[in-house]
Amino acid sequence: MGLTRLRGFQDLIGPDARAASIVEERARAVARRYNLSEIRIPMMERIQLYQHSTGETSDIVTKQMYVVRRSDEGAGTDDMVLRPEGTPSVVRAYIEAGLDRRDPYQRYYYLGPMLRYERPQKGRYRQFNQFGVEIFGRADAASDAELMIMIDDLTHELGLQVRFEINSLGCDEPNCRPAFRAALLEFGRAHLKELCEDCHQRLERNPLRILDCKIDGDRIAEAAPKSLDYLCDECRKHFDDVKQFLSRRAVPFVVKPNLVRGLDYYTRTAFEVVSASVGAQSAIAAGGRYDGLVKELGGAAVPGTGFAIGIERTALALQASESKFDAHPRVALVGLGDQGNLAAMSLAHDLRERDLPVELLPTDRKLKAALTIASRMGAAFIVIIGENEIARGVVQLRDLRASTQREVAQGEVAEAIRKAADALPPD
RNA sequence: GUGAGUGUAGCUCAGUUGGCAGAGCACCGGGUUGUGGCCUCGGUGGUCGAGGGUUCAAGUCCCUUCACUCACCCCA
Repeated sequence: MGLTRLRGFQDLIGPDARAASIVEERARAVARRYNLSEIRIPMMERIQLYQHSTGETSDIVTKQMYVVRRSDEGAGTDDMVLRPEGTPSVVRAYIEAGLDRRDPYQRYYYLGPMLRYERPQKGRYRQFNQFGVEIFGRADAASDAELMIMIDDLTHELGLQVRFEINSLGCDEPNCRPAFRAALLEFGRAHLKELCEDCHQRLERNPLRILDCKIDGDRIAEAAPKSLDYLCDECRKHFDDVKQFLSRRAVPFVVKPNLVRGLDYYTRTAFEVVSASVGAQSAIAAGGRYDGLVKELGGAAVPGTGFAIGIERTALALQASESKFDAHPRVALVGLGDQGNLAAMSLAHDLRERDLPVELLPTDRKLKAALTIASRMGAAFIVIIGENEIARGVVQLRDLRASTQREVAQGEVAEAIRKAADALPPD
């Protein structure tokens, strides 16, 4: 085939699409229970938004952005970017609406596609969907913990086994994060020979990155200073409180001193949610606190905290699990002959008005073919209507699983299906 | 950006020292005039990823290239 999909982009079909939409539906339902309001943000933003928030030295900004340029323009500062993540847009929209000064306490969720240019692998795609939550105007540990408890609720509902990895990066005022940064810089300079090329470049601008050094990241991270050792009293209390909230709700977490996150804006709490069943890209969700971000982007000094869930990764975990999310029993409907077809179309409409999922089967083939299709698509019932039935005002209602069949008056079909469906064993 | 693996029917794959491109599943139809699954008989379906080379002869050997998958990295 000449016209194929772009590398790293995917078509979700059948069970794959279903798994993704189950995750999305459940996430929205949980968001409703947490009284979050939806925010819909643009697909494109100015490139500077990400440079100022995600970070000039982050992988996302340095090599993963899809930069869009109108065909009659040259390169320039007006370049636009297909959004690689949601948080910068939400913060920008929040400031642009004046909410940071007018009504700073806000709670949002968003859902939609993000684009990053990366080498594809299991659970990593160039276009993927994120469900994200951002809370503004809350500096307390409870708001951080509530986010994680929300994710815990969602993963429980989906029947997934996950583990939370948490850390605290400290704050900028008074100075536990800067002190940690300085210590890392000093450590990096002392061990320059053991660091890779990239780290040499990054060390001065963002020392946090040496913890992910390519040469021997684990060993370096082990020997390097830990952010937890530099926390000020308030940050330590904050982190202890977060842990206490999680423990009280029995959220399974472990403290990971090496967890730093790849984005620049995080302060204090940082976390990832890890699943064992989605391959090497095991983080299905991640987030943390970003108390300096609103101000950094030109708004008031408002604290914030949030997370994003990867829809496709979570869907992978869902499909690897035993969880079942079958829809209610579906109904197939087939008419025989011209009069039967006319009657079937009307009857299908009646049933659909009563909220039954109905599929009208092809009428240009034999009844046998209709039965085959009905059982293959997993329909619980098939309704057959032909000349004989029309003459007597009835239909044939066949239970495809039990292989039983009976005549039902045309006006009572919906009722009969509902009753029979209730009697079915759950899937 | 780096590394490894895989490309043959819609899917999963077999294909011997180079010698007529196959199987299972799926799909369509008959056996059954208006009744599915099981059985049975038949049928549709191929640029062997692409291009070049060696050879009487290439799915098979050589070169080039593309795609996919997984992993590193990074992240959701």
